[in-house]
Amino acid sequence: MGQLKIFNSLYRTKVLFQPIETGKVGIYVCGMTVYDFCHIGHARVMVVFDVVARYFKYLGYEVKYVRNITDIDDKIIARANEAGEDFSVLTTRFIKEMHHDEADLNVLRPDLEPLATESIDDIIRMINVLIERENAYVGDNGDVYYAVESFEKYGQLSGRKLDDMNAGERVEVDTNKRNPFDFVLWKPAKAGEPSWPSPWGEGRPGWHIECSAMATCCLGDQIDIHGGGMDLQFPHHENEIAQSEAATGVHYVNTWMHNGFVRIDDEKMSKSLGNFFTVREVLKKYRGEEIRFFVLSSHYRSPLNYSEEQLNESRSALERLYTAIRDVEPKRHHIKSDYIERFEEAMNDDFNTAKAISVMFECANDINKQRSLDPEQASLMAGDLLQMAEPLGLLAQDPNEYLQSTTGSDAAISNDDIDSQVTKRLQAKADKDWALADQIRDELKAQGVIVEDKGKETSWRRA
RNA sequence: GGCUGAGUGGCAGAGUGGUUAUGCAGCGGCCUGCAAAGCCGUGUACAGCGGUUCGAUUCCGCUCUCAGCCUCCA
Repeated sequence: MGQLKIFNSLYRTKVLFQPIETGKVGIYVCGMTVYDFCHIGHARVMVVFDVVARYFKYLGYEVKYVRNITDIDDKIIARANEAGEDFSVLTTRFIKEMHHDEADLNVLRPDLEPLATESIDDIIRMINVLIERENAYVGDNGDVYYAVESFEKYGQLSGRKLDDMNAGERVEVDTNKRNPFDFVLWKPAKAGEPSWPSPWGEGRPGWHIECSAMATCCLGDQIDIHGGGMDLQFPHHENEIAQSEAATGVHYVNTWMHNGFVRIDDEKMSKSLGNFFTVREVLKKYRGEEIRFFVLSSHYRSPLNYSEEQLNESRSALERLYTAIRDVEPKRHHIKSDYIERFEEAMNDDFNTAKAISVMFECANDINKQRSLDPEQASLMAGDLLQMAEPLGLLAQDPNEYLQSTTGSDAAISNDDIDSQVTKRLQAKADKDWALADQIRDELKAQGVIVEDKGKETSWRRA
């Protein structure tokens, strides 16, 4: 086995991965705040870390993959108020929707999905420790704050110093804080807001503390890998380190992984900018696997520019891959082929999925060449192709079913109607009525159906 | 102002101190009733300027441009 290297945001270099416990890996990823549908940026996190977890399994690791759900915060409360419903009704609904989107993207469920609201005891316990150790204090307004100056290494992850940051440039400084970068651990509830009892009165946790508490609770004081979007690097993950390491005295995370953003017109896709596409919307025109391929077609740390043109290319690319294994019986190799070697080499290099996929295409090309020359060889190569696709979560469907599946959730001509047209065309062909045969083919094409003749047989697919 | 990261052929996107990425699109050919799929062939790409080197797209420096973080955001 090659050696897996991962780019560690903490050191800004690729580092050989060393598990805390041999053969095992614990992964914690910051998941969704559930007050709305997932957008493509969320899809990227889900897919990227799904591949990370899958690849570790592929390498033979015992994986414990934890991805939390933030189900209490200001925005959730605001949304619930707008909708006139209890916040938990809202969050339960969007958790369900999130799982729905994940399934469409062939994202495997994490092993654990802890909820902030079910971790209140752990959160309170951790805040207590922080107060005892004088890393936290209660402000005049009743908020409990973390004192960033009490943590020497504050800024290590984001590579910034407290003095260099422009506090108050964009947001007014809260005078209850000792340092403008102090952040809330516990917040008293206003009338009518959801709250939990605590030593500091009825209230709710701040955002950062929940992840520290849940990660520690699920994976222990020290964890192998912690991931999330780049925008979480500061302040969220910086604050997590400060909280956890102050509370446990142990090095919190060995490897920090951050994925790049999805962009639209070279601008970050985000909720605050309002320029986002939900997974739901995109699924109206594209298959889930096409979105997944699109995400994996570039390296996870690079920006990913969203466009229909890109999605169309992903569609063509998947068509090529599925077409290659259509009508070939895949067989598993006993030895590791050159493809697999190169695939693993790419994946071992910081999960270079773009490069890994290029190996898959070379394999597909060879299958196409060998298909008629040496079917046995083609079968073995198809086995290789599927072996490579598995950790990427691609090519999991039956090729013909995939190729004939509708290209989105929008209404389309039914399979039955296509079949009857194809039958009509076969008759026309038998009659050598080429004009009619071509007309039927053109009509089907106008409805997104491509007809392919192979001798006396005719197959079709949707494009 | 501070701190990151990036600039590759028509598009997308890997990578490398000297040799073909890969996909899509294009062009020519084979196959086909015609197509489609597939196969074969086909592209003077590495922001600019200097430097190191026998040789740099790849290393170093500077310049320009873009993006991100410093507020909630995946």
